[in-house]
Amino acid sequence: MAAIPIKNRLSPKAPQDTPSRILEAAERLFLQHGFAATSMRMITAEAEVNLAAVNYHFGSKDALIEAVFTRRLGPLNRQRLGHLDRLESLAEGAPLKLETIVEAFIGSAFVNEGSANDGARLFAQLLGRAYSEPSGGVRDILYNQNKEVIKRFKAALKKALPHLSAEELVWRMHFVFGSISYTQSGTDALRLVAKYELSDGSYPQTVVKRLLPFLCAGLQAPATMHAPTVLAKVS
Amino acid sequence: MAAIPIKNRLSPKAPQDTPSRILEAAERLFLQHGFAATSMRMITAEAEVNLAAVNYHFGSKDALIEAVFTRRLGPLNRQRLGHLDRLESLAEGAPLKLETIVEAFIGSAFVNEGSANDGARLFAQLLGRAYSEPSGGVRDILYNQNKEVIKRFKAALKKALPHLSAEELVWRMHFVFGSISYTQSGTDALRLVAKYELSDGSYPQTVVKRLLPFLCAGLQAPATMHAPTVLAKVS
DNA sequence: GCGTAATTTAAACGAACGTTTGATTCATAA
DNA sequence: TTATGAATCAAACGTTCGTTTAAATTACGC
Repeated sequence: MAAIPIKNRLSPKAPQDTPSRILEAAERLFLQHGFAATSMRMITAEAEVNLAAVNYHFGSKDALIEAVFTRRLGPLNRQRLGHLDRLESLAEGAPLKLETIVEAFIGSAFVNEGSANDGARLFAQLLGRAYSEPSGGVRDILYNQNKEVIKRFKAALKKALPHLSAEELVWRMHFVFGSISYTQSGTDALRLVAKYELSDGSYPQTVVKRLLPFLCAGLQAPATMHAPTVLAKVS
Repeated sequence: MAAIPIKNRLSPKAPQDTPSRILEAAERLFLQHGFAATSMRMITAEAEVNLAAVNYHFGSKDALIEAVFTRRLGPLNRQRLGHLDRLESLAEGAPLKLETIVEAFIGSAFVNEGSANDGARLFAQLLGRAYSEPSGGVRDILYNQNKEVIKRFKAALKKALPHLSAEELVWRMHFVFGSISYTQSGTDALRLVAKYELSDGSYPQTVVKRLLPFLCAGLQAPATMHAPTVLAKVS
């Protein structure tokens, strides 16, 4: 009666130890309500643990937010860099095809390794949400965890898009992140535009298939630009 | 000594009557900290009015949030529809050039009428922020105020991009909104990617000039798609 | 100038916030 | 079995939240 704790047999939603349950509950709630609007009491109730458990295991609410990200960001970025490594070693120095680069980036963002559980997809949405958070803390965490990946993909894109200046490339990566993050942060806005529900289930594959040509075409747009005319002339 | 109130001569930051000062203070603070993290005491302190003034003039914090948007969204969307009307009557039934449509949309979003004050630019950033708010209230406000404009631009785009199915078009508009909203919500993320500061001042024109070819090229990408291969094969 | 309505003010309301405490329960090794 | 450190628990901490109140002040038609 002491070897195997009775706690292990609980509701299927409740996974394992207290810290993990807190992390998963927090992930869900942060996504639904944002960081500021999610209280400790909401988190501990959802995780079915004591109110004091968060402070005991993580120290503070801010530390919990950071832990939610670091838990998933490491594997995700290792996966992204792994894809890029393999692709570049296969190409043997030649520039990679643009579509391949973008697919390695957004593919990793939308369908994570071992995609059996949907935790990865939830986290992808949360990532999209976090990038538009005003609070500096969250952004700093994301920046530090992502800067290496961004550097690598920027270098790969630079080789694949030699007609773009460094400044233009930065802008376009910015636009790409925008589309990805906005799409990740939920299909609610999309449902507002469309009348019909999306046929889910195959959601990650669908969205990657839709995003890829849009982003590649945008990235490949001509570099030079004529000045905007319409707004100045009309009215 | 009773005709002209002495209050009119105040700091240049403080504009006119109490409700307006509250609206502008709230706009600034919501942008900086988000909606949930901005308290009534922060707002009333920034506006230099009494704490009870928000509830007296607007009723509640939620009503204030709504008022912040409705004050600017009406003129902005009237401006967008006006541009589109003029363009379509000029074209006399023929499909508009894609670039023209997109420019009318994002141009209005970034440089507002009477752009002397930067209130419009602040609001554009706040709009981008609001689109990624989890709370349903803000999204509903934006949806109701924007659905007419979206419908009109969707129709115009449909004519300009006949090779896209209705579903594809919805997806691509979604991606476009993502890039716009992400770009609107601040250049902070962009500064993280780039090392250098952007030469500001001409910011709205610059960003429109950069965004336009990216979005147009993305929208014009071929409709049909081949299945993603890399992620399935590698690893 | 007076009276009435509109506005501003200081103070307080109950509720919820993040966090801390001290006792209690649990797992595990001696 | 007992001693020990980890974990959980109920309860309370002080603070801040959005909102309300009632009195004081202001604006303005008469």
